[in-house]
Amino acid sequence: MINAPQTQQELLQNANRLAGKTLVHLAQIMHEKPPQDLKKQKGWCGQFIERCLGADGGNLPQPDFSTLGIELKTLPISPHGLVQESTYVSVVNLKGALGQNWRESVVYQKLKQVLWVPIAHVKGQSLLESRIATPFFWSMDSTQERLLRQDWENVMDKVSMGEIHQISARMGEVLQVRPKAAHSRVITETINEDGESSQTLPRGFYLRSRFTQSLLDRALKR
DNA sequence: GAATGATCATAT
DNA sequence: ATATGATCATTC
Repeated sequence: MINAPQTQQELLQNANRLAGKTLVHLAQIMHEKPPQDLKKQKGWCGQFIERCLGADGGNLPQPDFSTLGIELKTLPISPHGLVQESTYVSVVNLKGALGQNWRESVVYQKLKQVLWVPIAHVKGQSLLESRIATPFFWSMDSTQERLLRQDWENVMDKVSMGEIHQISARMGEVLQVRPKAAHSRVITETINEDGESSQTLPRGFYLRSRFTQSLLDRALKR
């Protein structure tokens, strides 16, 4: 369960073995002690599942299973199968936006193939009591790609024009942009309307939950 | 309640 | 600071 999978099939088999288990149970199997305050360790669950499945991407801007080109994403759901949160994809490149190509973008590279691991959390219960639901593999179809690409290009057009202040989370049918930083005083370099270097809050691309919901619904039907 | 903007932990 | 993993919490 810890060695990096060599094939997609192997990864899917490993992932399916997680289904039905609670996070505490899994942690026991992995000989890991879960953190005390899961409210603060927001990313623990995702990184824990990465360890369970042998992801090797590290925190580099590339898919978690680099040789397979497959990204791993946990998906918080309610016991009824309702997606509870948006899904972080990658940071927005705020410099040198000009000439960036959709298919070469980190967003496309990471979303091209995703292993979704839904995790059912009962409201009021500890996150550790959450149960891994049935993982599912997704590769974007042409319709989904059109939507994602449109949203991505609209954002990158604004970035390349230096109009970052015009970007808000209200933009985007399926892919939105929101702050991505430790706090609101963090700054990163960008290019303003006059082509000069300036500073702004780092942003990230996020999938709207209604989009990931549609992926989950389709996976359950099949 | 959902959505947007803010934030927390960790590694490099 | 930049990237990963995300969810929190205030606003609407």
